[in-house]
Amino acid sequence: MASYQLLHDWTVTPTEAVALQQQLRHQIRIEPLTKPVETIAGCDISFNKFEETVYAGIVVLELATLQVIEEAGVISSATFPYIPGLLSFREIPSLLEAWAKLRTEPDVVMFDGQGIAHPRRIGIASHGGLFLDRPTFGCAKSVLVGKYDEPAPERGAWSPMKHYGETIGAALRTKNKVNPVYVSSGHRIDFQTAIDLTLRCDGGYRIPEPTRRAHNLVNALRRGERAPS
DNA sequence: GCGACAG
DNA sequence: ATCTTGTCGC
Repeated sequence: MASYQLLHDWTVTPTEAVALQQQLRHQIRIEPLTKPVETIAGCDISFNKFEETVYAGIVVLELATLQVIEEAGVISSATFPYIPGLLSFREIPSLLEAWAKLRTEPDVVMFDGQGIAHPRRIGIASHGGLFLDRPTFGCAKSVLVGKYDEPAPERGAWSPMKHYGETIGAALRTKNKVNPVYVSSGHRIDFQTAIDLTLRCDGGYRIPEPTRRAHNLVNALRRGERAPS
């Protein structure tokens, strides 16, 4: 079973959550990878509108071939609501349950959301990275904070996202003439590597394979088309 | 005070 | 995120 560090309790109020982020942000390290990447994981959650039951899942892929190595899913319940800026408090608890079921430990984890491209520089990918203590980054479908110039229309083109004068991530084109995805470092990884990994996870869709596969997994789980494995 | 606001 | 068919554009 894959392990992680429970740095704090998740049963907090929104105000306490913000205080925790202010405390945890100082532990985030943006640095080059220390080991080559062989496997990369994608994670996501799904749920029925107005219901507290959440379906969380993680899919591990071999980076070189993008073939699925392992999958883990769980049916849990979310207590924290969705509040912009506090997404990690709603999603990470159940994702950790799925993580604990993995027998392989992914080298890097891609999250469906922001890394440091967050008002307090600690989005779900950064927060998750601290718990998992391994390289993580965020690849979001929309912006939380920051501004950027539209990148060129070709796949691979990107432009920096700026917030209060600092570069917090990049608007990256993963496919020709489609809206960009927003990539930012989570923890223990640098900006350029996060972009490179995102492009290497190309399956022909705008959404990179790790996240796309995880999305498919949790939706199948929610529809009862698959078992929590 | 007003508007924005990951999933 | 989720609810949902057809439809505009390359």
